[in-house]
This record gives sequence, structure tokens and C-alpha cells, in this order.
Amino acid sequence: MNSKEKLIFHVDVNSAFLSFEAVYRLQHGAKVDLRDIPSAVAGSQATRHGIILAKSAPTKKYGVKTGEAIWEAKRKCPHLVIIPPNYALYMCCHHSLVELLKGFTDRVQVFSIDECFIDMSGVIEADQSVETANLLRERIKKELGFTVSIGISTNKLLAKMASELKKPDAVSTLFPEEIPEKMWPLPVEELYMVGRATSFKLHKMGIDTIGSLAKCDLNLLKYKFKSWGKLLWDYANGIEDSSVSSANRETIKGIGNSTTIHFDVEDKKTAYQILLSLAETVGMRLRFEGLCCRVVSISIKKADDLTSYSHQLKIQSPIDSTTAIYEYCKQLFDEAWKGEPIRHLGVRVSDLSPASHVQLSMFERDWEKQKKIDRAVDQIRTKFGPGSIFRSNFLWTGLAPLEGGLSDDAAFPVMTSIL
DNA sequence: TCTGGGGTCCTAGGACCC
DNA sequence: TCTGGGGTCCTAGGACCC
Repeated sequence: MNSKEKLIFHVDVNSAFLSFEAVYRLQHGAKVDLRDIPSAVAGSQATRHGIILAKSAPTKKYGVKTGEAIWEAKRKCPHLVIIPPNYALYMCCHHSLVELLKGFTDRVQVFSIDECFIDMSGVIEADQSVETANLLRERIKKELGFTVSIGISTNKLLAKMASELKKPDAVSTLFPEEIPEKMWPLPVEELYMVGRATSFKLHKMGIDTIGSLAKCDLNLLKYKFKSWGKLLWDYANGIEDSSVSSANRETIKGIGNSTTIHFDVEDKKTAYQILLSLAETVGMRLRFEGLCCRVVSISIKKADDLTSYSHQLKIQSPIDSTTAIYEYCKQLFDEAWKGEPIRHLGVRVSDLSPASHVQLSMFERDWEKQKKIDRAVDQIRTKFGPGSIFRSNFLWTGLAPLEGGLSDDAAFPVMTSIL
């Protein structure tokens, strides 16, 4: 291997949410390790959030998959122990992991709540990489209590693919020269960025393994998949060269909140209230980021077939006020809703710009006053908690006045197609 | 009795302008 | 009114990730 090449580790927490729970419970006197029994972290069925978020290795043996409905999982695994999620705990575990990694190098890129890349180029030599990764793996296990899989290679894509090779509690390499042997025999859907739609099309073309995708004619892929084809071909060949970015976060492109309501919404008034609760959190997050938006969109998921549709609007002058966002949401909802029962509603803002550049349009409502109210409410919520103040129209409705994750929970930079 | 919630990027089509 | 092209902006939807 060329010494000028980069050396990247991908650190992936095994069954993250479930491991975090297991460790926490053991630390608090639990006799059973959740990782040793059929168990899963899942939302509440009563509020229709009942899907599997993470599962133990024994659960996996029953064929239970992440994202599956609880009732489906229980059909496969009747004695499944269900644990409700505790995101605050997971954030703590996440921060501990990041801190530990920063002890090795400051070039740490947080990729998700349970995945990080670290750039070890120049820190160690390539021939020390497995040894170092094992050291890191052991330290995490000893100090934090959970296991990780570490992948090693010369770029982020290969490091990520490497960490998938052996789980749990393992270190694997996938250097470019190992691609034919280790990556090409894998089913094509194992390749990062090959999801359901793409793998279906690839199989139809007779491309079943990553190797066969790698050897496929690039022009054919470009013809069939447009720009996506080039990405697929590159990834199948291990080509990717983005850098490990230790910046806290990429520039935010949009902020959204959405929620599955625990009953079907069939009237406009209820829908409005949910939109308001979503707009409240979206607005607050927008203002905390010091941003304004020029696009507001809503999404509606139908109760009967779970399909969804959306409607959006571009506005002339950027806004950051909850009321303004809410007013546009109502308008969008009225234009879009066809009257069918609703299971899920979402509010999202995009086309963001710094709040300081905002000029209020003369023709729009007096939102200067509204801004002051927003600011005051934000301050009270920051100081006394999100539940300390809410709009009186939520009283007695049984609806949450604030819907969706605030601050940290939602602050995850999610990956783009360019790693 | 019932499938979450947070993101990013790309594309196609229509409106509109030159 | 016919013909055509190029470009931008906006919107809806779909792909993917964790």
C-alpha cells in the first residue's frame, strides 16, 4: 500500500440502542443482559409508533428486522422483550464514544448517533492499523461497556463497508487490493447506497453481486440510472475520496418535524393543531440556529394505504416566526388535503438563510411583534423546559403542544450520497 | 391492531422569460 | 401566429441513509 494513502477507520456501535440500554441496566443492577436474550428497542404500539428500532443478536436469529412492526416481530419471536426508547440516554452514550475517539485523533467525523469515521493518516502506519483498532475496540468495551465493529481502509466508503464484514466486536480491513476477494462476492444490496429500488433494477439486469456491478459497463449504468449510475459504479469499485470532516455539522439545508398521530385525524381543526405543534418545534429550532426559511412544506400520510403526499410554497421574504410558519402550513394544508383520514403529518422548512439578513416585507403581517413573542417563549422553554409554556388551545385536547425532537436529538447530520 | 422520524440529493415537468 | 431553443424557477415525488 502506498504510504501517501489515507488511513480511515469506521467505528460502528453494534445494535446501538439495544447495547446502550443493556449497559445502562447492568450498571443499575439488572441481572439480565439484554444482549443475551431476545429483546428489542421499539416505540409504543398504543401511540402507533410500534416499530423495531434496534434488536439483540438472539432476536436477529428469528429473522426480525429493524423497521419492522412489533406485531410482526412478535409473530416471529413470541417471547421478544420490548424496551421503550430513551433517546437522552443514547445521546449520552454517543457523546462518550465521540470523546473517547477524540483521544486518538481530533479528526473525528460524527456520521450518525452510532457511527463515526476517524482519520488516522499520519497518526499511525498502515501496518499498525489492525493493532490500533483492536486497542480502540477494547478500550470502548472496557470503558463504555458496549462493543463496536471497526472497519479499516483508505477511504470512507471502504472503511464503512469493512466494518460490516464482521460483527459484533470485531476489526476488519478492506484495503483496495482486498476488494475482489472481500467485497465483490457480496450481494449487490450490501453496497452502500444500493437500496430497495436500485437492487430490484440491478437484479433485473442480471447484476446480483457487487463484483458484477463493478465490472458492468459504466455507460450502460449511466444510461439506466443517470448520475446515480456513476456513483454505483464508483462505489462498487471502491472509488470514493471525500475527507473526514471534523466540522461539527455540515450546513443545514432544512429543518423538519413530523409525527404519527395516535388516532386518525379526520377534521381540519385537529390537523391544524398538530401542524401548530410541529410548527412550534420547527420554528424554535430554526431560531436557535439563527436561520430563516423561504420554503415551507407540509406532508400528509394517509391512514388507509400509508402513502403520502406533500405540498410546498416558496415565499418572498424569509421568515422564522412560528406563527408565520403555521399560517403557511394551514394554507398549504387547505390546498392539499383531500379529506381522507390522516395518520401522519409533517412540517418542514428549507431554503435557509442567516436570520440577520432578513428583511420583512411591507405586505406581510406584522411579524416583528410576533418575533418578540417567539423569542420570549424560546427563552422560557430554554430556562424552564419545553413543557413550561404552551398555547392555550392545546389544553384538554390530549395533543402534545410540541411535537418532534428538539435540539440535540434532532441534530444529526445525516449522510448524503457523497460520504 | 396496524409500518417512526430525522435528513440530503436528484429528476421531471410546467411556467415563464428572452 | 408559426416555429424552435435555451435558461431559470418552482413544485412534487422518489431515491437513499441512519
